Amino acid sequence: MRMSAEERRESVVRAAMIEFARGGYRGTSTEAIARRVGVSQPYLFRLFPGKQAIFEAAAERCVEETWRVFDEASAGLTGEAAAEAMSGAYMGLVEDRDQLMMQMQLYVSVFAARASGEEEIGESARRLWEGLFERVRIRIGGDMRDTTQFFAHGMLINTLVALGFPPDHRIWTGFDDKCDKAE
Amino acid sequence: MRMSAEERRESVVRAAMIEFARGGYRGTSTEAIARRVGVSQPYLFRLFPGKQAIFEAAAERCVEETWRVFDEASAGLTGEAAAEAMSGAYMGLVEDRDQLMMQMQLYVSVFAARASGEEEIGESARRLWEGLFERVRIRIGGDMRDTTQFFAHGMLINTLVALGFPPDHRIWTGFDDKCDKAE
DNA sequence: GAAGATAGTGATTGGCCACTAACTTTGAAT
DNA sequence: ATTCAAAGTTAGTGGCCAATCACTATCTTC
Repeated sequence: MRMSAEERRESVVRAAMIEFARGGYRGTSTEAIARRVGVSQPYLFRLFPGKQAIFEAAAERCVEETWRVFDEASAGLTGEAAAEAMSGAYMGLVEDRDQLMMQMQLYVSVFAARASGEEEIGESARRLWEGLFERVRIRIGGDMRDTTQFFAHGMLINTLVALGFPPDHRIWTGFDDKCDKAE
Repeated sequence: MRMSAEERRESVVRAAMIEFARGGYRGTSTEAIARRVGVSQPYLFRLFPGKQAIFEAAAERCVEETWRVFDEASAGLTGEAAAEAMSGAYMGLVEDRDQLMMQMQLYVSVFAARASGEEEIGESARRLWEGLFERVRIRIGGDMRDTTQFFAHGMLINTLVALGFPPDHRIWTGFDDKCDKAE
């Protein structure tokens, strides 16, 4: 159970993704994260300077992870085929609600931070998100409109997952045949 | 400054929309809401049974308000023309960030509530959202795919607003010509 | 096997916050 | 003018939570 600080930090980040996804920044106690890691609460503050740093690490990891999923799914593909592959992969993420919800928590938390004057957080979040957007855009052939559409559908999926519409609900119609054929 | 309980409740709901939009459920104190209303904090608990009830009222109002905007913008129109009108109206809402962010807060809060076993909240939120979806769908001609697309773009706008991308940022390309002509 | 470093804990604290209880003010009808 | 109800306040409570401090246990290297 004893492990290096680096390994511990890693497990903290993973635990934090789950807890923050479900509770949001304010709704998640460091106690809850520590419990999930299996470590005492004060020890988190040896591994990270503060709660916010843990959240930022989890948020960054979340975006990386999302790209990893896209990248794997569309490896070797380009254009429309890549877009379809990534759409399918994102639909697969619906099972892993925590991953999708961590995204949402990032968005609202950034807004809250900005609303109370911490614009640097906004800047770094925008850089992260734009980085993902760009990588996807290039992968699917560079078209801005297609990329926008791709992300738009992703964001709608996040919403439906958050609200808890069951996968067989009629509201999901229009995702069954993804954003293919029409364009 | 003295007013009827009903009027007071109304101003509480309006104030709550702003505060909850910026801080989220956990990040907003009843003190902050009361201050914005211009009333003492304990008095809120005479007007509402608890913080949660205030949030629910604000959330419901938010959805109603959104439909009102759509309805006004697309009055007398149908099909694609209605869709374009509503898209334009939604883009107009970008100025009023609080309105859009209250939506997002609703989504993540519902997820949090569901994660801690309060599924009834999820049910009522889904009813609200589906109601909006249905009204929009009918207005734009009944097609499920078009409606999905419409909402998808809305959700992406929410995200971009949350992250604070300035309106002239290149990421907004693809919204300039809305979801028209292609289909 | 001693010594320094690294991993980890228990106890605590100061601040915030939802909510309650008990009291006061205001307005309007009688 | 008096009264009664509705509008509103001040003071307080109990619980939670991020962060700190002082301490212990376990490796590693010589």
